[in-house]
Amino acid sequence: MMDKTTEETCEVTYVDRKKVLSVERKMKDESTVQLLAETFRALGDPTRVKMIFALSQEELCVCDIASLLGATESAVSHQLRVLRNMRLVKYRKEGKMAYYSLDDVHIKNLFDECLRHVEEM
Amino acid sequence: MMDKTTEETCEVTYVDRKKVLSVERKMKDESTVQLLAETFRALGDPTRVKMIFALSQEELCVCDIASLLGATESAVSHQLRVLRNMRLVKYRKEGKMAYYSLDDVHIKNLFDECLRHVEEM
DNA sequence: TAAACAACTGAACACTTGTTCACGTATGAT
DNA sequence: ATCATACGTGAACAAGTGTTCAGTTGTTTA
Repeated sequence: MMDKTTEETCEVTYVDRKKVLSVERKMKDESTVQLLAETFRALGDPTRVKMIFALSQEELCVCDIASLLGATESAVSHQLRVLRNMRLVKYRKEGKMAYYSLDDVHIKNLFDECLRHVEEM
Repeated sequence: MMDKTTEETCEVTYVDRKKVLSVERKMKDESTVQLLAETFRALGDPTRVKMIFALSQEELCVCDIASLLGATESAVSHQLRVLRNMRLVKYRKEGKMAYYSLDDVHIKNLFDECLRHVEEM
């Protein structure tokens, strides 16, 4: 009966218009939502999860991470870029080595909170 | 020179064998890593981020979420299943309605922590 | 200088993911 | 019983993702 694909649909289908409008007002803007999603997605890969955990324990160079995970340095480098892009890790250069660590305390906090959630499953 | 794709490679490429072994001992097991990655990936989509935020404010039914996001109820239903599978949301049935909310306090905590990280960028 | 090494990168491939569409189920109203 | 509603699901397609391969940059050592 109604086209639900257009933007301004569903006034009829509101069950609780007041609640919806209240949430709509507080909703984060599109760019924040996008950044949140990208950040979570950056964490959403087993290899990168292991990297984050490893870096929450020790500062490590690329080849240490590679040997730890049994991955190629190329693969590790690609993955680190994803984490770097979302400011999840930072690094310092020392000669030809690059030492990586977690970017800030939020990262460890949110990782640990997720770990707690998962370990309750 | 060396095949770096096999499992037991890289002893030669260790820069700090002690650090690597120390991290290796503490490393979470494969299933935990997998669950962590899946959980983060479930959060790694703009539509689902909006859902999580909305549900952190109010308990909502499927059609309210759909009208809030301007999405079809089918799409919302699919996405809610992803969140349900990772126990990020729970729901209660009341007649033909399904009221969704966040599963536990960890979800809100980890979401807020990520929000803080993103808002510092 | 040349060679070895740590790290990074672009392109290409297989694989995964999100959305849509059509349909199914179950509840409530007439 | 019939119809509308709220929600859930399977299949299929376009779009996105991770890995590998080959090659580059920049640093250290011989």
